[in-house]
Amino acid sequence: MSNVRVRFAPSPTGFFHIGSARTALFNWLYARHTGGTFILRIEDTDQARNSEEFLNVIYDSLTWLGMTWDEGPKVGGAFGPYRQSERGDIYKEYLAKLTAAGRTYEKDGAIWFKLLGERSEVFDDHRKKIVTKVATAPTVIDDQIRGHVERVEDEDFVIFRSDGNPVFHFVNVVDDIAMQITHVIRGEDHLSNTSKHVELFKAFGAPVPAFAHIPLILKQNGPGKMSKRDQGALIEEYQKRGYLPEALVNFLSLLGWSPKDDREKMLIADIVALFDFPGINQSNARFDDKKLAHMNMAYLLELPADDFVVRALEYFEKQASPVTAVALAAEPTYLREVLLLSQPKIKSLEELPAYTAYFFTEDFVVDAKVRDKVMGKGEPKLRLAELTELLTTADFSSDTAIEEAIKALAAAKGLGFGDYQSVARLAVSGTNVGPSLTGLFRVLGRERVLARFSRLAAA
RNA sequence: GUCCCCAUCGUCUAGCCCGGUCAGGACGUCUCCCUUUCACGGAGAUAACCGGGGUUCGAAUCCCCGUGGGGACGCCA
Repeated sequence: MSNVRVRFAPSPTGFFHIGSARTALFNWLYARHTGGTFILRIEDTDQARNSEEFLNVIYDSLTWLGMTWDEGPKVGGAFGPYRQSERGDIYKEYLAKLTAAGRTYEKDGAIWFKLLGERSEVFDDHRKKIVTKVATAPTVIDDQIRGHVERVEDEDFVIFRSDGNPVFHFVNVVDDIAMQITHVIRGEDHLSNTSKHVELFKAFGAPVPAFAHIPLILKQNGPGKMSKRDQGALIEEYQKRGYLPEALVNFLSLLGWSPKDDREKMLIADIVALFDFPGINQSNARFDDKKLAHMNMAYLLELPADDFVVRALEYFEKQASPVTAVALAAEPTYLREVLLLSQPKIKSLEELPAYTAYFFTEDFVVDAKVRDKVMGKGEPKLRLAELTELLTTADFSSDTAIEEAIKALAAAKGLGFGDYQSVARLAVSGTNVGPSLTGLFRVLGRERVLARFSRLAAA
């Protein structure tokens, strides 16, 4: 195990979104790549905005995405507690150090961090008030991704609110010191905060960790970074929609990072092996749900049969809709056959309930447009009659057996397979799309097929 | 407004650090092929170095200025 220690430090004040997941992922990847330690720390100092429910969303999402933490809530560790709401004594202790060093003062009931330098009053016309500026030298940030960045930190700032609670900048730095964090990997939106943090590290006489400010994820439509309210922003949404976590992780890893060759679909082990700071971009990335959907499909198609069935079943159970309930009530081996027949055809598990509905009920929807089109062309009823006669005795044991039989029939009549397909498909499924016709027959079974044939013939 | 970061196809990106390739891949879109519908797959097409200066024999690549995009300016995190 290396001495690299990174942390993901979310605050449970909202749902867990794509940007947070990506930050967590880059931290996790770096920890796994270096053989370091991945720490989960909950920044819940703003009691008004926190909730237990949001906390569970964080745990569930991280677990679902496969990002296990080595230290943190639930698993413990030598540097706990890992929830800031439980670290009050530590913060008081660190505050005493700063005060002893003469770096704090009280104003308006709050405790401020005092910068070193000459003071002067200036009117800030953006904020419309007089502020005290401190003549300081620029703070230097050596960023692993941005390089050398300088920013002037020239105003004292609050570290303890008048209600007695410490603020983000303070607890963030104190915990990074106390938890011996070596690399701070976070969104670029924190780059401007970093000068505050560096000044605090220096005031504590603590070593400054390496910083890596990663590019932001921008919303796909409209300006600005992606936020909780944006379409497709929430991790739990993908979980609900049956996306494969490994596909989402793979997609996310490519947002702002590249293995530098043309690989895109990669095993997580390969991503871990290749991931490092030089591969991280400096520019923001726009979220693209089409590419994510494509990635998801690629993973879905490659899933071994047993895995696919398990995931599909999980999805059906989670949906708990009338359609999925009926499917789940079906005979297990039949259900399995239906799912496997559909696997190569669908792009997402979301499509599955609608795609397979007619397997589980005789009362399936018939697409009127398709019906009119199919029944209005050629002699569909005659074809259906011929097929009925054939299938009454045909061998249903395999797709190829059925296929051979239909092809022989078609050949005898001087027709093609296609002449039988559209009407047969309409009869058994009410639509013009679906799995292979022969697979459909085999799984549905002779009785159902013939019953559905006669229903259409009588209509 | 001030400060900070960034800038290659519509999107994600490779190339940039260490100047010299028809600027490569993927998603999307379109065409064709495969085919038993719909997909998958295969072949192809489409499409980019933000602008202007400079350095240089030569700039996507180095420098400067513009412009554009993003972020931060809370007793939120």
